Amino acid sequence: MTRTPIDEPAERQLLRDAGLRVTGVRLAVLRALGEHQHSTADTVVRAVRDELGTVSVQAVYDSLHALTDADLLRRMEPAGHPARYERRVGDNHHHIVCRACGAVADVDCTVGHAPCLLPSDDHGFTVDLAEVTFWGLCPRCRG
Amino acid sequence: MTRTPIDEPAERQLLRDAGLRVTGVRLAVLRALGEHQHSTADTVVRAVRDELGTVSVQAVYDSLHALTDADLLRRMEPAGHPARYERRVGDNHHHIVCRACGAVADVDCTVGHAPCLLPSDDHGFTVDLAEVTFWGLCPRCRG
DNA sequence: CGTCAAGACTGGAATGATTCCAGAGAACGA
DNA sequence: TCGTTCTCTGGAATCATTCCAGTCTTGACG
Repeated sequence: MTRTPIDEPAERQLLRDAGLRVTGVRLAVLRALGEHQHSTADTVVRAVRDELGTVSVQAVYDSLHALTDADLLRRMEPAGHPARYERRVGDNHHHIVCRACGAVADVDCTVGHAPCLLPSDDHGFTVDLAEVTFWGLCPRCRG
Repeated sequence: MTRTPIDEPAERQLLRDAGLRVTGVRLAVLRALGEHQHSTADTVVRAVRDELGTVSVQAVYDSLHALTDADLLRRMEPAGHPARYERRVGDNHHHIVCRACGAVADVDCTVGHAPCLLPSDDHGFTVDLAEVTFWGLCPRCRG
């Protein structure tokens, strides 16, 4: 069930523009997350191996970090769950997490732009981001 | 530097009212978190041992879970950091986390009551809580 | 005030996600 | 094409947390 690696000019360009080297693992990671938003590192590893064959876990973690640092990916980490990655970046949208199955869905920013909220008392902190996580049950688990 | 265990009628009552047995570890955990809000399990273990002598890590985790389940404690877990516990419960306040040192401070609910925000599109989820985490730099680390 | 069953605690091993490390391999500017 | 720099490999290590089986406590009841 190995897919043929497809040349993705758009994604190659994305990497180059970010000043990153173009490698098979990075392209495969981008593609995997394009197909399944909010995947865990583990899921990405499986998808990348499905496409490229043998790839070390570390290579995938390295790519996830490089891409996240370059703002090509966003990392989110719901309490009690492994980190998840997504390609929707630059808009500080938020997330709903299912308490039962851990499913994650996107939610547009509730109020204005990022940081879309300001703390009532910032205790002297310099705030640069407001992260909102909604918790509940997804349609499936509610049944 | 072992402190003498002090009888804390208020905290004994708290446990009893919650239907929990009163044990030394639980009282010590409550006291530790009364003195240092937003402590990690590890910090609580040290504080409890400082008060009671030998106590297993597991006993502290068990207590933290029991107290959290009974709503005597609240657990929060900033991405990339171990979980932290606090005694301020029942008001769904929020938190500011320092990106540099991990320090946490409380922030009152920005808008109305808990859940203080409603998602613009809930994707069919039943939302029961909105958790807001502000990220930035604390006064100390900004310097 | 003693009994005893449910619940809590001990200590050691296991788990899961992630990171560290040293060496081999690949990307790309010159 | 070459060499430098960055990336990938594979295996071990780390950290927070949980699992497990056996022992000890708490507190309801007699």
